[in-house]
Amino acid sequence: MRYYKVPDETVSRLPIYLRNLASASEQGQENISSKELAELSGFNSWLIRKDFSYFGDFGTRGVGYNIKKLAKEIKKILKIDVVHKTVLVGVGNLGSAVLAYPGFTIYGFDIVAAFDADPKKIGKKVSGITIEDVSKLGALKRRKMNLGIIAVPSGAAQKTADSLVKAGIKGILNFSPVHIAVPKKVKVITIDIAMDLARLPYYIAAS
Amino acid sequence: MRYYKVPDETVSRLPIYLRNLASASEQGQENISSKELAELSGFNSWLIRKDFSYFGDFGTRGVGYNIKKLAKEIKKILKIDVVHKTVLVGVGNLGSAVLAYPGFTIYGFDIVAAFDADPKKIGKKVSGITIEDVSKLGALKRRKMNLGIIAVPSGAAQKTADSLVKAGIKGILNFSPVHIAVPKKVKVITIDIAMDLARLPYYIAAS
DNA sequence: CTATGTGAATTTATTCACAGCA
DNA sequence: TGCTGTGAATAAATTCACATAG
Repeated sequence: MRYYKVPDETVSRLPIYLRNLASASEQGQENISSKELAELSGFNSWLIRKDFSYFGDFGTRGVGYNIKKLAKEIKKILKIDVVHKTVLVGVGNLGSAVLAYPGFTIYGFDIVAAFDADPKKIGKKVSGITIEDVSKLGALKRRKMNLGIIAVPSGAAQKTADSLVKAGIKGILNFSPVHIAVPKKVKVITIDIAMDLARLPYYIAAS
Repeated sequence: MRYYKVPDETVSRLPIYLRNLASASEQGQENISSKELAELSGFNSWLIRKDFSYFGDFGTRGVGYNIKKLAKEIKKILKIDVVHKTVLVGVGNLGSAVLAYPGFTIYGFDIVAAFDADPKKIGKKVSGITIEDVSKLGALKRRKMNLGIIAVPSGAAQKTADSLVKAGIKGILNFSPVHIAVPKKVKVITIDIAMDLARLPYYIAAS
């Protein structure tokens, strides 16, 4: 199956599998079947097997998948088998939560710099990172980072993205609830933490 | 077209449109074409028109959509035309950011209660909400809430969800990076704020 | 006998192209 | 003429069913 285009949906499930493998591994498990992984992840087993089949034959028939090997493969596929130095812009409530969130480490991200526009915050430390002046974002180019996280107010999001792109950032995780335009070679993923709540009532049966 | 099943993908785009309409409205705009909305949202115009067409004829040919009317319709479709009283469990970094986040109001959510397990936090106020003892979650039933937000450590997520379900909550926004099992009539949406970053390197061209 | 891997069938979602209304 | 609304065509993703390997 290796010669097909990989569905975007498959790519977006890989990090979930990775997380589930990590937790199974912590329990001392060595191998895992697609059925067990289905229970952990909430997807069904044939979808999981198909997802992996796009990249190669990682499993052993009759046994399942070796957790360590599978995790390694997924990391390689996602290109997170190396640590990515990441920069955060905007150290408000959400930005601070991002800095404190342990989940980024699992995926091989190291938030090594944080910027903010508020003079009162500059120089202060949050979760071990010293906050720098956002106007000096340009100097970032020398520090060889390629990923950025935007957690600034909506009105400043596009401007921040422009600065990050100019500083050589290739991928942006955007927590500001606006669509930001970037050159085609840069990839943006936008998340609005409130937006997902907005579709819950739709799915809740009339009561 | 009103008699077709509405795609889940359409439902997940509606909150985005709603946000874009709000910002266009703030600029004093009265009408908006699918093309303009496409620019704001990042989706293309025919997809937008098709999305709306599942629910009715909201636009005027040659003119576009009346922003106020369209926003009202979307809110009705999403069942967020009434305010939903929402409860937050877990007032750590992420939970505090949720309480402070202005975005929930736009979608008609009012976070009216917050619970935590830490005795040091109980009784304190965060963003105007007094934190209550998580062990008293059971008493929630009388307060007529139907949505819950979980921002507790992964290990406590399932237990928290169980308590919320028992307290009569019908929809859960889960920020803990684990799949939680609930009765079929309850809808859960899980978000891991780090997970989305994990697929960025995949999409970034080798450099 | 168990659990993977995958073509084929099916379902779901997007894009196209254009008819039709203001 | 401008922009919506929508069937039909296309593309994408999921599910099925089963051959195949350990």
